[in-house]
Amino acid sequence: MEANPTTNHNQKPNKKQTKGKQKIEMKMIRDENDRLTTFSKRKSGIYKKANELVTLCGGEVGFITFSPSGKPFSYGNPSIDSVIAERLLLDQTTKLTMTDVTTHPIMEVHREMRINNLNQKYNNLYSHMEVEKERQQSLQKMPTEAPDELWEGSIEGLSLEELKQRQRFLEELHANISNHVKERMSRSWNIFNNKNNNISTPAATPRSSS
Amino acid sequence: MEANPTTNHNQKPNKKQTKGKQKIEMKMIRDENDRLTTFSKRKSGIYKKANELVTLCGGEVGFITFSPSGKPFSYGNPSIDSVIAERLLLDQTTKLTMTDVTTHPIMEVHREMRINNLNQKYNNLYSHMEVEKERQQSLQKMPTEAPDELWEGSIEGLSLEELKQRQRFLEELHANISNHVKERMSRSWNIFNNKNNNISTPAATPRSSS
DNA sequence: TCAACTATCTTTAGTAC
DNA sequence: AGTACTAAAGATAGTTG
Repeated sequence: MEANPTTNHNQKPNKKQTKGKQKIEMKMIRDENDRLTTFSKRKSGIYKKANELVTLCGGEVGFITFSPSGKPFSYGNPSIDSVIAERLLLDQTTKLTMTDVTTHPIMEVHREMRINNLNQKYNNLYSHMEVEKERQQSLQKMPTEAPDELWEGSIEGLSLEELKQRQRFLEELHANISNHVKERMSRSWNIFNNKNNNISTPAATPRSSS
Repeated sequence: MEANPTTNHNQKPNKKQTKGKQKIEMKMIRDENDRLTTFSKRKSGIYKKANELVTLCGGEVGFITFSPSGKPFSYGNPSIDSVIAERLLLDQTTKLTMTDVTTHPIMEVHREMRINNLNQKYNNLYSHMEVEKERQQSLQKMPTEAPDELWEGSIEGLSLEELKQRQRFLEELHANISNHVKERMSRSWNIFNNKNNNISTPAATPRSSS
């Protein structure tokens, strides 16, 4: 329709109705109410994006989050349990009747996860936190020399090539931190394969809970 | 700022360099290459959003996805394991009739994590990465100009040596994290094997320690 | 293969109901 | 707590190194 608001011949063309989206500092939102609202909005946004990812690209996604107040939410496609069931509910997955899906790549991953999960099942509750503590300590061991200033580099005397290299490194580090689990899982998978590659069969059942 | 393209009195005002972002149908992307690219880009986008969610609102997030080709990726904050472990713990604690969840060790760890705010560190890292990017851009775009104005505050007194030192530290940190991951894996595997070697698996150690 | 660019699309902060 | 709106901020499709 030509009811274009800008065509409104009354003046007042620039009395903006709202401020629109404003930039916000990337830090904890103080106001509790605001924080909860933002959490809700952004959580929905992530759900949507996760869903789009699967729709566009296939694969599977699982997303879990605990709200600031500690409430758990999760989103999964095809379902949260399909994606993380192995890690959460080992017993249930072993009951699953596997037909020929075992040859599907994704099942290989799941098999690997199951193996990895076994130890988690036994290990998680009382050992896991120690490891996390250690991990923290290694992060804390971050130079007595103010970790937060660490990244304020200088370009003085650095060539463009060096800068690029450095950036690549930063991104690599970033990826490594973010995906450390992936790394661990891949390793498990390799070990698993090494232990079993003398067996020519595709190992239909992982005999996990024997 | 008179370099406004629309003000360019010569014609040729609209030779657009790119089409910009185009709308796409929300359905499986046929082209394999395209699909993989999109997956990668969007996965990164979700990581970023997940991280922002935690930073802004607190709480915790875990995100797992399997690429169209079946590769696993995950992002977690504070860590994917913490998020999942906590959920697992919730189940367990219910079953175990834990009197007070908040006194459970793992909760203390989580509390500690929040205090240490690893998350904030991550963000610092991330935003500094962006800063590096911008620096490069300013270098590339105006090599003869004085790009240092913006950053002069932190440039003062930093030598190339110090920079290299920082980088070494980063590499160390990176190695540290990797080690912890490996260590944890080995440990888990040992436990796993110990629990099962009386059943079927004789080859206990996965060549972890040497 | 992967990074960079940019025009355009999408999300969302702030606001009001 | 939930919906709706606007406009600025942010993400990204298509393209080029």
